[in-house]
Amino acid sequence: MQERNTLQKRIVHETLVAMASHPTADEVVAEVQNTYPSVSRATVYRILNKLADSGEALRIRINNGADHFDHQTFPHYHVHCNECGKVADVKMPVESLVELLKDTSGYQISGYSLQFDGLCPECQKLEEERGA
Amino acid sequence: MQERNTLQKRIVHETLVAMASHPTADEVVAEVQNTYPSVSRATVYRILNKLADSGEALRIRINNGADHFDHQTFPHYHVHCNECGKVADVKMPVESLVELLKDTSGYQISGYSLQFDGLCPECQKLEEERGA
DNA sequence: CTGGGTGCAAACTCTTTGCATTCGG
DNA sequence: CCGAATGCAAAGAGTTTGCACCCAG
Repeated sequence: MQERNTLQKRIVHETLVAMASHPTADEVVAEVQNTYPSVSRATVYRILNKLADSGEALRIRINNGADHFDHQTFPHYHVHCNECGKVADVKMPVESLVELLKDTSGYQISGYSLQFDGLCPECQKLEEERGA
Repeated sequence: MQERNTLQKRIVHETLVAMASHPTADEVVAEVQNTYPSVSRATVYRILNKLADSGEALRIRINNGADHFDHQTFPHYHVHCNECGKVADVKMPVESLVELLKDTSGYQISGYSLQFDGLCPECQKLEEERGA
């Protein structure tokens, strides 16, 4: 029952932290295998899941696609561009809403996720140029 | 390019509306096939996707599981019980946050989804009894 | 008539799992 | 040593897609 400290765990966690973006599991796999080709896809998935479960990383579910992971664990949210698929961070005060929900619903809230969809400034620009 | 009005579309939409809960696509398929066994899974998926795209229904993504659909399109959010998997509605003022995001990020926001995870009152009770 | 919609089954994507092997403590 | 963790490959869940047929307009 004792958790072990393996090379793979260190690699996956460090890779996730090093990737500034919000990579999918597969992107983490690719990045890890750049340097350590022997690390298997299954292991990366297992480790990412463990990180998400233990709260050391966030799992971000985007419509129509694979889950993304974020090594930043402080409360924040995400904007997803429908055009380029990019995921960006947003910092906003949602805590008060969580408190409100706890008070009014009787639910015991353990987590929440807030995601926005839209067009990032870059894709808006491209869209305009195409239209013009 | 003219959209047609087929029996299947009416059935799927009516079934979704009739199901008070927040069914998964598969649950809609099952319900539809109760009455119309000839309607195929692919058709239900196609129609649900079209409804979600056109804004006539909401797609709710729950961690580790299938997408759920909600025929209610007015702005509201969802609580998901980690224990029993139930999805319930929440009404809360998030619009102000969307405005804030539009103003500060330059994103063109077309939608957003806010989901909470936790334990519903019923499952909390069960948990207590088990512990006692 | 005509092409959008459907049914079927196969394909696809993402993720998990069984099992033998490896290796951290 | 011993069992947690890994690698591999195969399975699994959920969803999409190619194609021939069908039917709404």
